[in-house]
Amino acid sequence: MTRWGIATTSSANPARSYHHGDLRQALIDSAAQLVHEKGPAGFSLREVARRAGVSHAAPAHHFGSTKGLLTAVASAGFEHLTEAMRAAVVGVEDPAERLRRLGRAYVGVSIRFPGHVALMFRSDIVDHDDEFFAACGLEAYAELDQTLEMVREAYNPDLDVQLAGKFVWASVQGLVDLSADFGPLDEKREVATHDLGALIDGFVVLMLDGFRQRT
Amino acid sequence: MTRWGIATTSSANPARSYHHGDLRQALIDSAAQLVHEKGPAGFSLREVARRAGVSHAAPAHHFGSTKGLLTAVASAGFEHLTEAMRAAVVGVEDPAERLRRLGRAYVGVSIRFPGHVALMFRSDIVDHDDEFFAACGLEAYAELDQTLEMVREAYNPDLDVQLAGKFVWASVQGLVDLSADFGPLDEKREVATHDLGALIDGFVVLMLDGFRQRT
DNA sequence: GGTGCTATCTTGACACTGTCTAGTCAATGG
DNA sequence: CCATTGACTAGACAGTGTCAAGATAGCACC
Repeated sequence: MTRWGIATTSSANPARSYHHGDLRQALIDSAAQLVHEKGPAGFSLREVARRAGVSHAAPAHHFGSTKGLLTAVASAGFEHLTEAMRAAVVGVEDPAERLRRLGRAYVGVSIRFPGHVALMFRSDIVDHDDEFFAACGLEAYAELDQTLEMVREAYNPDLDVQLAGKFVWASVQGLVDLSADFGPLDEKREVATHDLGALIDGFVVLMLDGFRQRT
Repeated sequence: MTRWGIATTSSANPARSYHHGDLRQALIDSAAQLVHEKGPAGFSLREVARRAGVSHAAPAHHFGSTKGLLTAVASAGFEHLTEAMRAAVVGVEDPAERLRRLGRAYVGVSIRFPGHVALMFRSDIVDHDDEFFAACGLEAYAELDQTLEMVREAYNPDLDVQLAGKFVWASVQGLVDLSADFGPLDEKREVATHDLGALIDGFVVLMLDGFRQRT
């Protein structure tokens, strides 16, 4: 699997080795693995410590509380999402195709790492006011914003990019949200995970038609 | 506040009084109140029992586990949502206006009862396979479906109502999801709760343009 | 080289959680 | 009237997050 734990929140010196070597990063990795396996609900600070081979109170020293550690994991999740989105559109010029690929990348990440995506939007257990986390979120959003700017230029100079951005993001996140947990929207499982991509394509067509200038 | 606890899951006789009178309903009410105050995260089975004035193991007898009780609360939430959506469009003929009102109703509920809405889509703590819960979800969705059928007739006979339904629901739920927890999408709080209605209006315009038949 | 000093981590405790088991007690059916 | 069943209580168990106090290692400084 892709390497998750990438970044830290604020402290600068990651390689300094005291007792453990690099406990902070090790904890993030263990936590990410645990979130990946059991989702945010199955997460436990003590279990993370156990996996990292340290005592149960060790994480508190680095992250303050559970929220701190989860925030770090969520930040790494956003970084991965940004990376995936960026890679999906590199070299692609057509705005419509870019939008489609962004959507598919988003859905792809949410399918491969449902635990992380679920975590990222849980404000009750993740500190959304954290500086680094907010920056990571903005970075991902900027990727979409850029493409929407291209849509505006190509399709409709009057397009409200801000509104469109929120609209697209909300649509995709809503789809992920509703289908990831097999919500009441698709009680018959008609929307299986492998159909999500196709669904996204349909969404994009509808969105683009909505964005187009009316003749 | 509106009375939440409305329905039970499967048992038929609600008014039968044994020791307590109607513990099942009392527990749902207490649980709903607790969810309303502290959200799904702050929920505790023991706290609910405490508020209802019974022992900590009493709820298990009626609901099996925490999940069972939360599922009942979530079902009541959906019933309330359905009611709100239905009331919002009664007597309104114009499809566009209906869609707009449905969206505003949805957002209105999510603002007034954020805890419930957050709960309803948490598949980890709510049993989405529960029969009654699924039925409640479908009922709400049917309300949207009906209006979209009207949109199809009025705007575009080729409209894929199924796709459009998922699209609309995902968009609105995504918006609620992203802004209710003040996600990274609006780190500057530019999307305050009172702006959500206006945002929904913008969404609806974009959606309708997407649904329209191209000339 | 020795002496603080601070960051790192451990150990133990506390209050709390959900669930399981056994027991109590009321209400109903025969 | 009595037995059975449903409703609920009381206690225990394993697990949780967080706090307080202690141990230990690395570093700066004299």
